[in-house]
Amino acid sequence: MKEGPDLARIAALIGEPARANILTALMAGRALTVTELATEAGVTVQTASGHLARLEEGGLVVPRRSGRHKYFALRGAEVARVLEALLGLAAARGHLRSRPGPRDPSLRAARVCYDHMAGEAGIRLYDSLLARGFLGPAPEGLALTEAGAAFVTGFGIDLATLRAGRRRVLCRDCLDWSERRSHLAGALGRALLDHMLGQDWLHRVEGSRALRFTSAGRRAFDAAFPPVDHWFPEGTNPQAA
Amino acid sequence: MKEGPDLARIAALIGEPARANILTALMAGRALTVTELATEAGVTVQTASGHLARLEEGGLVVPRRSGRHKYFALRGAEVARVLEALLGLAAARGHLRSRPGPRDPSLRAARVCYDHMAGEAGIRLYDSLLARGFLGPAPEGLALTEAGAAFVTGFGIDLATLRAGRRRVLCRDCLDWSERRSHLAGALGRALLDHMLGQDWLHRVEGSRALRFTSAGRRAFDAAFPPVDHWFPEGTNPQAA
DNA sequence: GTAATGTTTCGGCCATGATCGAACTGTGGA
DNA sequence: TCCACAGTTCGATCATGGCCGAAACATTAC
Repeated sequence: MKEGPDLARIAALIGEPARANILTALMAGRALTVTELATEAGVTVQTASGHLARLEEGGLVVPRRSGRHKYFALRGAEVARVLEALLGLAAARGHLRSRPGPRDPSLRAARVCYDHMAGEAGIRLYDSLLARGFLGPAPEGLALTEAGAAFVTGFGIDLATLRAGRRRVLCRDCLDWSERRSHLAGALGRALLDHMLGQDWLHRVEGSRALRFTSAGRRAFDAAFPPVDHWFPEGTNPQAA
Repeated sequence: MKEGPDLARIAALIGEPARANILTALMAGRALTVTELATEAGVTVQTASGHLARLEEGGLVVPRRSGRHKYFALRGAEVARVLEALLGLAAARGHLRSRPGPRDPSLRAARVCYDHMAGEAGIRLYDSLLARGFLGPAPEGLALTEAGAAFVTGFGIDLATLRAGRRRVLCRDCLDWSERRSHLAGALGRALLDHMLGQDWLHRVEGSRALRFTSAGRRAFDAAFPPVDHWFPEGTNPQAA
């Protein structure tokens, strides 16, 4: 009954699964559209829109209009710090949101994250592209370099279609909490996964997000994306306000 | 849909008004009983008991049985740090839980906090007792010194009854967020307020937590608890795990 | 023993709010 | 101009969970 900051209001704002997913997705530091956040949160666009309105009103996120897209980002480093603290506490208390079977090794090895590859293989791919200078930092976050464009074209990706057809961001890094590392998302991440699936390098495990390599696919993947040692993948600051 | 700590679960635990009140009350660093926490949270004992079970299961509080009382305290400094961060963010975002009329000056001057006095007058009382060595730090938090016992006895408090009759903690400091200072709670805090009410030094304002001094009462109060300058009231660490 | 006090469990009521379908607004491209 | 796409608003549904009364359980005092 005392006066004071309304702890409950701000915590309740975070303490709703869909909103928590949205905020977690925004922890990568980049602005995402309503539709993207809806997918991340696993809800429809209407629902996400409502949640984002609440989050904005609560001062946790800020919108930025760009054409017919509306990008949302975390509002400042203080919000990120609070989320970090909460994530740490949740991890320390053993509260994990591992829905599809806790600690499944195959999920850690390679899995689908929305429409791109995550897990150890996803990180390998990302690191390998970065280390060879195919990906580089850009004002918008992450960009394909000239050498990178040549590489993915040689890999079999139709970059022109990718860039023209969809309005979606080409490259984005996606932070995995299990690995604490980034992997490649965005239109390119999707295209790479699609291509590898089409080449039978790997296939989805039914009823799971896991991906399983074929033996030939594993060899081809290792050749295309050789492992990188001594590389710190977090080149860009994920907490840029 | 990513793996990771369950942000929502831990935040939802905090983001419920009653539970948030409980946690805020525990931010003082001392263990409180179920009944006390129920009063702090403004709910019945059954409800508080249920909330505390959830908080315990979530790893935010730890119980400690002592006879027929069950004391709850925050579980470690990490929890306190998260709450601090949340309180700070809430304050920064202007989320205040001032239910009874925002910024009522009479509430700030003197008000009831459960059963003892809070507000500027409450802080004055507390500081005055501390500065004169009537209250001092103790293993249990706060204790009445020998001089203090003599003082309150002279003031008209029946210390023997207070100590024998009730099992309640005699002295406790209560942290006010509006003032960021401590005031005296516990059995003694209650007894002092009751005594002053009985002496017509002040009376409750109907329908409010505010207390209003009579003119004679104000003079008597000022004489009994002279203001203390240059005194930092937070002598004990409120964050002791 | 009985009484008093503190805490928990059970049951049912009820409000909050999350969710989605459908319809509407606004922007950009052909 | 028409269409496609992004986002918002509205309305209805529905589940979660907070809440308290009553009663059981536990512990201490007398």
